[in-house]
Amino acid sequence: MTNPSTDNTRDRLLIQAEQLFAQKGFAAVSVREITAAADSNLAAINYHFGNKMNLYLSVFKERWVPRADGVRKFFRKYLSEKNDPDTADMVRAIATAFLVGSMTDNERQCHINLMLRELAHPTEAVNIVVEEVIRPMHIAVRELIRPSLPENICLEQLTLSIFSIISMIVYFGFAQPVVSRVMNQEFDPQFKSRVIDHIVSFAMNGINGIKNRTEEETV
Amino acid sequence: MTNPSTDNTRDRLLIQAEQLFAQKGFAAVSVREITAAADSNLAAINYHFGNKMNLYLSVFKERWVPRADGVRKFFRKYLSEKNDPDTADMVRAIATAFLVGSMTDNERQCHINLMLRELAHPTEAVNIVVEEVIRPMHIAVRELIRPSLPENICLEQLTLSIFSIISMIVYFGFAQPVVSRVMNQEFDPQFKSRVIDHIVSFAMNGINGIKNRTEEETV
DNA sequence: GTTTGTATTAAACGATCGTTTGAATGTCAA
DNA sequence: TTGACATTCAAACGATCGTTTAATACAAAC
Repeated sequence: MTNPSTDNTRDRLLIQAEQLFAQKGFAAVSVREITAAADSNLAAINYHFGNKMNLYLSVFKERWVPRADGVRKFFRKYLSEKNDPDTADMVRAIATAFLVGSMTDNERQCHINLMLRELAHPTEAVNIVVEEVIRPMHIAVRELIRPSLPENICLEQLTLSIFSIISMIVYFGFAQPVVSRVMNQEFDPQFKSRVIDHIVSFAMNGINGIKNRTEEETV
Repeated sequence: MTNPSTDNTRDRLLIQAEQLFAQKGFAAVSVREITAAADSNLAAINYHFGNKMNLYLSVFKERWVPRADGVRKFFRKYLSEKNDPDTADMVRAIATAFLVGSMTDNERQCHINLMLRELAHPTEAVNIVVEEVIRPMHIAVRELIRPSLPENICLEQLTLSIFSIISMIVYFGFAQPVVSRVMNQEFDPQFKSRVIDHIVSFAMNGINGIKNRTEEETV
């Protein structure tokens, strides 16, 4: 049996593999490096996962997707605590769920790096990323925001706005070292909170700007 | 002599290395793959660049930075053709320079991938990326936009806004396949033009939103 | 024609890669 | 205690890695 909750070696391999793959990329990490970090034998990966690529895919299936689910749960819980949440509440919920709640800084770095690496050089795992997380999230957010906008709102404009919001959140999560370096400002909790305020404000003004744009204008 | 304009092998190596490093990352590309793509001998990299890592750094120095300079030149030319350009003109200039002008789609993909790989897993090249391109560009854009804003504008808010604009532009350049896939929309020139319109509109509303925020509010 | 220096080539180097093997463990039911 | 099964282990496999070497090709200078 390979019950993940009891099989320590398998779990340790997944955990260490995720860290290393996220930091260095698939090719730059050796089986020996992973098994050493997981305090296991060299042959452990081939025994538990068949081969290195299958371990990589398992990282997405068993670590990446569940963490994305964690972000979604945090988002829903955050929203459920508001009475009649408006669009600003939703944007803040997304940004907070991703940049503060449900993940440590290290986990967030892992999560984003794995995703961006897949987008830059897709493997089989990109289908998991897009179909199991990105697309469902887009649809969910879009349908949450839509009721608060005019009925004849341009769907394309709305979807592009959601992409823009995501882009800001991902960028500020991903490029923290560069932001810190350019702004000469530590990424401490106070600053992070101001960044979230900025994202919410910036995005809200952006979304409000499309309120008056309708389908027929964009043809 | 190693005059780049006459030494064909050296140039071919740089060109092919950039493509491959951008696509797969440093570790995933072998010197045999690069030299084969450049129609040169296996030992050519070590002869012209010393070793593989030095070739990687040379790609940034001799290909990446010059292309970033090309974007800046396009940006300045675009602005110089406007009389008394406003902030919207500037945002459109940046977005157009990066997403349309001065680069082919392939070159843009290369450019962004190399940069994001460095941010995700920095090597010596990250200093080139940040100090020679990102920081100067931030300062230049900030000082161009500032005159059109209130004098007591919060500098942090303005810088965060610039990061947000950059994040949108980079994201739409980087994640084109995902955007296409999720929106079921080809990334043809018409759509690209609508994306730029969206970025300009979204960003302008975002920037205007900070106009009334001043230094003392953020303490 | 000879010399000098640059550029290219084929071949080989030791090191490390992912994977396989077969024996040695540990575990639990019969 | 025995047998069956899951897991771990050390050792080795062939393949590929980045790099080095020494011989060669080729041009311009004398």
